[in-house]
Amino acid sequence: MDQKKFYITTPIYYPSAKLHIGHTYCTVSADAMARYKRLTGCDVMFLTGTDEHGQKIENKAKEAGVTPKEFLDNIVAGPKGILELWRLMNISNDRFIRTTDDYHCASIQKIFKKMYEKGDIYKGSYKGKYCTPCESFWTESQLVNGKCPDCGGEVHDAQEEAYFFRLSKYADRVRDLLENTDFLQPRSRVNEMVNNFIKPGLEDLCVSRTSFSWGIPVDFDPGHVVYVWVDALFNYTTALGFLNNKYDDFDKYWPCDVHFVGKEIVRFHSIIWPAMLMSMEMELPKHVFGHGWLVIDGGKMSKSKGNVVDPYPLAEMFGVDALRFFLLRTFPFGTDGNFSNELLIKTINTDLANDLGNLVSRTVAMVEKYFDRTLPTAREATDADDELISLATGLRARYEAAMEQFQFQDALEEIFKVIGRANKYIDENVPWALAKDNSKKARLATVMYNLLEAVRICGTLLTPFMPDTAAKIFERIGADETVQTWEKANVWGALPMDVTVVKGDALFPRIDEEKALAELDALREAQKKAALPALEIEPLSEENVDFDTFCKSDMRAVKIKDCVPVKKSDKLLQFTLDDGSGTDRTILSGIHHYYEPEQLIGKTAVAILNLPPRKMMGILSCGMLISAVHKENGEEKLHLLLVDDAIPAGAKLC
RNA sequence: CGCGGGAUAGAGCAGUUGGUAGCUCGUCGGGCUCAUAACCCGGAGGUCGUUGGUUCAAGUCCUUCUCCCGCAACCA
Repeated sequence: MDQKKFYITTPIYYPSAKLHIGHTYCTVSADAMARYKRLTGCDVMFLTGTDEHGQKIENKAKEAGVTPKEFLDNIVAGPKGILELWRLMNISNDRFIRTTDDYHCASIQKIFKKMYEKGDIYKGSYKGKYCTPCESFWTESQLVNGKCPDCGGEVHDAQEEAYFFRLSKYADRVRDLLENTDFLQPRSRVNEMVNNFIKPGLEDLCVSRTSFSWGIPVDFDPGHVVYVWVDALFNYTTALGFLNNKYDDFDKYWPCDVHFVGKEIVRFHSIIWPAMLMSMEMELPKHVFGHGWLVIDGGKMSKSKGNVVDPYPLAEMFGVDALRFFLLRTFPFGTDGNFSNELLIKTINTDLANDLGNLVSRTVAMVEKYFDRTLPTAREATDADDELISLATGLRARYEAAMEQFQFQDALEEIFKVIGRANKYIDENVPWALAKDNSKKARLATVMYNLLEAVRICGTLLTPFMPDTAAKIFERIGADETVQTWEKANVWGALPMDVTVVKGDALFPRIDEEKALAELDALREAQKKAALPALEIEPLSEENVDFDTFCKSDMRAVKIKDCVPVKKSDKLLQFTLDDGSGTDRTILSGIHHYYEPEQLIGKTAVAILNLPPRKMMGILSCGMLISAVHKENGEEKLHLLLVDDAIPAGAKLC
């Protein structure tokens, strides 16, 4: 019989910026699934990649002053880039596709032509709002206050020649697919798709553009480039060698078993993608799974909110396996999950340090202490063992049921029930008491062996989630490769009777929550600062002031005779100044954040005196002291203008 | 009435076809000492957002309203 195959994909991410924890979530999920399928003996193809064309990339590259390809190479393959992130996260993808790869481009041109020749792609015109300076088309809904969202300038109606895909032609078949099969999961997404997009009527889809050039050229019509849909979605087939010679396992792996996608692109994968495949008369993927988002305090992550979570520091601080585990253990895969550092740390401490890590630690420690690492072969089983054994041997089936539904949270929950039961089993059987009685050595060996077996089974099933940790666990409990298999994961007694354990460091040291949170905050601040320009000054004024107006400003050197903080104000300082007139002048200035009064008394400053007096906090301020301001790393800096003390009070500045 | 999702113990969440309201963290008390100040047991804490209804029985079905979030042609 042929080996079962399993083909799984993540979306190809759009590399206009560095990836965040949300992308990591999706990719880690797919990785766990791929590893799980390999564990069960499937021949797995796991694909991820990047979607590299389009206007936004073109613009970003221009801003950075490099070519699009250079820009992309940096984000994809450069330091802290996408490839490095996936290596760090221990992602086991078999292939990585970039839509700028030659073989992909060639295939896409053939696909486009084929649909054109079939009549499913036709030439029409695309209407939209056009911003001339940006050379960009926008839809009505993208506009900000009726203006261009990029430059804020005026837009006008315009149209350009474009190719369209007859999406409408496949509406009925797609609707049937959504409503009457389990193609789209979770089921709750079906209503959303049908109500929002199919019921109102599917419009034909614009699949080419002439307004930018960073894309795959339509080979039979110069000036047109293939727009995202055809280019991006077909990556799932070109990466297998569809219509190209780079690879040749399309027949082997297609149709795809499941596309994991974020909920915002469910539409493209559940409506447009099947329609295009129908047009190409190709088999449809078996499932599309739209997972939820990681949100922060109930709101989505976004650059503008400045709450985007970077996976790098988290992985470095807490470990890759801990982060992988947290993402899949904590959130139900289909719905949104509320991400927080506190939750991450709590989960690591509770599940990984206290329950799993400590179980391995105490078990191995006891085998070492009571039997000098190697168990004797004599045994004495009792009823007290039954519950643990049946729970552990039944685990694989429950785990499998959850995994087949992509319910990672449930699968892990089941594993941790066994871990919890094992911890309880230790208490019930009080091995430290058995150890004091030589006649109970056989019973003690049985208890220890049962614990090792429970750990072995859990370790096996944790492999897809935490590959490195599982390997460490196997080493500690003396499990060689032959007992780490899926086949042995529902069998009790796989470890040799005289198994030898190895003691090691804590698998997951407890994290000091307060300290870790403070560290993360500090890091975040540092990153924020680094992102801002080191030095910023206000742009020079474009407007001229006429000479007469300028001359009306009465600027004078003044001596600071006294300076005191204004009560109930954290910003204001009250200055008593000698302006040369013989009468003291009072000026208030909001610079207490930058100066203490004693630093300033006796100095010579500059003030403009003929401003209309103004009351602040009940005190009349007659004039304004002149300061120089700039920004450093986004932080406002201020220096009071101080001049040579040789200048007498009241000297006119001109 | 644009569409969809959500509202359940102090916090974060589960609750399948309506039949005793659960889990994790936190909290309080107890046990144990093999272990990573960990582990085990027990207690307290909820009128399941609001209104009305169907039913022997509603967190679950229907209805009114309120609040939150997302989507509305490319941020997982």
